[in-house]
Amino acid sequence: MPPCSGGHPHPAHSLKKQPSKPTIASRPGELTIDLVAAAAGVSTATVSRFFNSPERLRKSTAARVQEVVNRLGYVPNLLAGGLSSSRTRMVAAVIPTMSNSIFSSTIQAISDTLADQGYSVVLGLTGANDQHTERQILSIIGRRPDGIILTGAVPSANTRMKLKASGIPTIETWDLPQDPIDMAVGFSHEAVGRAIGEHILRGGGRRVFIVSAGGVRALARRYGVTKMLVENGVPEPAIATFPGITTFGDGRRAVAAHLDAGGRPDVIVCSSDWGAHGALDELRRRGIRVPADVAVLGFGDIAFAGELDPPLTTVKIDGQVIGENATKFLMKRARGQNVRHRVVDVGFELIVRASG
Amino acid sequence: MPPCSGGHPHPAHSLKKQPSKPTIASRPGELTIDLVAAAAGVSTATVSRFFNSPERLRKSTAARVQEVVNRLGYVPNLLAGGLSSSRTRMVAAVIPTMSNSIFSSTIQAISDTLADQGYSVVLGLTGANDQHTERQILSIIGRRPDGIILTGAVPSANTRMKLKASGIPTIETWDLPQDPIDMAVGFSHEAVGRAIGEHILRGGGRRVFIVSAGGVRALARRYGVTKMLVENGVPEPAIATFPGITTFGDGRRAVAAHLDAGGRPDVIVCSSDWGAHGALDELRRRGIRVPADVAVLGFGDIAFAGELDPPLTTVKIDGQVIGENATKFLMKRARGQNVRHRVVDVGFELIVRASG
DNA sequence: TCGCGCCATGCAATCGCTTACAATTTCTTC
DNA sequence: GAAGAAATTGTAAGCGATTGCATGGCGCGA
Repeated sequence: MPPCSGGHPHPAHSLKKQPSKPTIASRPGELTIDLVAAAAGVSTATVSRFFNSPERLRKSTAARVQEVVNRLGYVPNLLAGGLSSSRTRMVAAVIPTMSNSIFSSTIQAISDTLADQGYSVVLGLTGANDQHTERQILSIIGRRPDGIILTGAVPSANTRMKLKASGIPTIETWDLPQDPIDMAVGFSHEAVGRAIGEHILRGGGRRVFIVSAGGVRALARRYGVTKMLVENGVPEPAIATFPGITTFGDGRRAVAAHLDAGGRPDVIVCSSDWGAHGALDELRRRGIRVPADVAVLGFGDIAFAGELDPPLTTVKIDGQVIGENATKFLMKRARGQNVRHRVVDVGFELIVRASG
Repeated sequence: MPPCSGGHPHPAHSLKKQPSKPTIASRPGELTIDLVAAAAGVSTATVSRFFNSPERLRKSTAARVQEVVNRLGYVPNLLAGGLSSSRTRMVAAVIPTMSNSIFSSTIQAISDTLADQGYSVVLGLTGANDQHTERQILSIIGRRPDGIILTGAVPSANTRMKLKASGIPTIETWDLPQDPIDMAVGFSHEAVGRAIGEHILRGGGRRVFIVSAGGVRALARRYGVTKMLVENGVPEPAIATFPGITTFGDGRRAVAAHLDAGGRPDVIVCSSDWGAHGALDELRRRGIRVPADVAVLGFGDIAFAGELDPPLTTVKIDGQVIGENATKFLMKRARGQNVRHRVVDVGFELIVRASG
């Protein structure tokens, strides 16, 4: 007899044996599918089907399982399920930070859209740091989510490679990368800049002051503005740059410093509504009228942009639509369908209000 | 010879065999620990140890594994790891919503503290809806996180039961529940209200107007204020209530409506700094001086509370400290240590600025 | 009554790790 | 140089689900 090939020596008894020797840690008494199956007098397969394709069960069977599940309070272990089906029903959302993030509406939309279908969102907060980003993304890949949604974070070339290699559907959002990792939903930041530039030209502004964040997207917008202006004979704008997102305080201080230094702008462009809000505040303190003396433009259309005094002219991005599109892509992929347009431009909207 | 005990029949060939019969779906060609082990000429246990307790490996061995891991780009499957070790290295954070959430600093702190240790955060956005909350929490329990952090969401009695039954360490934050599910890190909202009340008494305010959110915590604060005032002979405050969090617009409109209806408050208390910000704005438009004519008080100490005009008097909660404490609890529990004080009061701070 | 096809279930082999225990090595110490 | 302790590494049994395939029961036309 070939030693030990094929049949196993002791056909496993279906009865519970005394705890077999190498018992690995586990929450003792964890309620498993076997217990439920036994209690309901069905096989584990049936219980599994009860949760994943109830329509395949006879009504009476389903009812029996249902009863036991309720009575015992059984909650299937999605880890085990994910491992064996290689569908984890998780999507990862990677963003730089939680605090007053312009991306929160996108994440919210993603979570809302997916919750019905039993999906959860894992968060990856990268900060500005490249190493953090890499580590977070590695950890995320390790969890084998069904999709990864990148917003705001800019992965290094190396990290992009790893993402590609992972084979996990990946969606970049809030931008239109020239060489997408996989799919993308966003808009052109440079186009936003150009639109702002045109608006300034229409208003006849000539002494432009830009309060800009340091990220690549803010820079792209700034570039768009500047190009449009210079190409049309307006002098090169003055610029103040801040690392990270532009806050209320940043806007206020930048304007104060610029004015104190003798600047006499007729248009102030901020890379966030927060900054614009701060700018408005500083101008009011100094008795400078908006928009009579100087126009103020923002970006983002935060909740109360229209309620400021004066209401803020800004650029609105529909973060929710971005999130919805992203999950739509993901769900299609999950169903094995191919996605034709892998890059979607959701555009933007210049909202002209009283501030400029 | 005892059948098959000890020595293995065919020392596993490192070569791929033809796909064995019942092959279940899996990303084809998924790189597994076996492949890495084979390539490095060690056992799977050694590769596993390389990731989980590298100090137990001989340096030369670790280097060999490291090399292979790098060359192949292997990323361990944390699902499988979590399943077998029953430590998922995930914590769930349950909050009502992403948008301008006062809790974001707490979540950020949780994520930051845990990231070094390879933990990830799963998000549960419950909204205000009870059913959503229940579903989200069930889905979270199914993922067997190492801990659940509840902030803001108020689970139903039924859901609390399920959480308790799950045996997963659970921490309620931003409040001090009278009957905690498990552990709690927060502060007393009523005490905050009383402190605000005292501050008003010190300032001699008598015609108080409260702009309040509808949540239980906001109500507790309102109760504290009212109690303190009434007990000291100040007339019962006028109240405007809004569902959800109080926004800039809410604050502005509430004040406008109150003034239009003939209210002549000398103190306005808002249940968020956003609301207070809106109130300030409306007052300025009407030429009402702050604090000369009316004092304005907020809650939360948002980033630019101190930069408003006038700077806002408010109550500061250190959301970061809450998050850090919560994770400290969790890590202790994970290490099997017992936690002595299961409820921690992190207190609050009344920050008196020019607005009142 | 028998044959056939369809449904509803059950069986049991994975999924990719971790870890108790056993088996080797590699020091230490005398 | 040998014995015993300590440090490394290997073996293989799970973890708790999913799902391809096999099976048994039932209805229906001939």
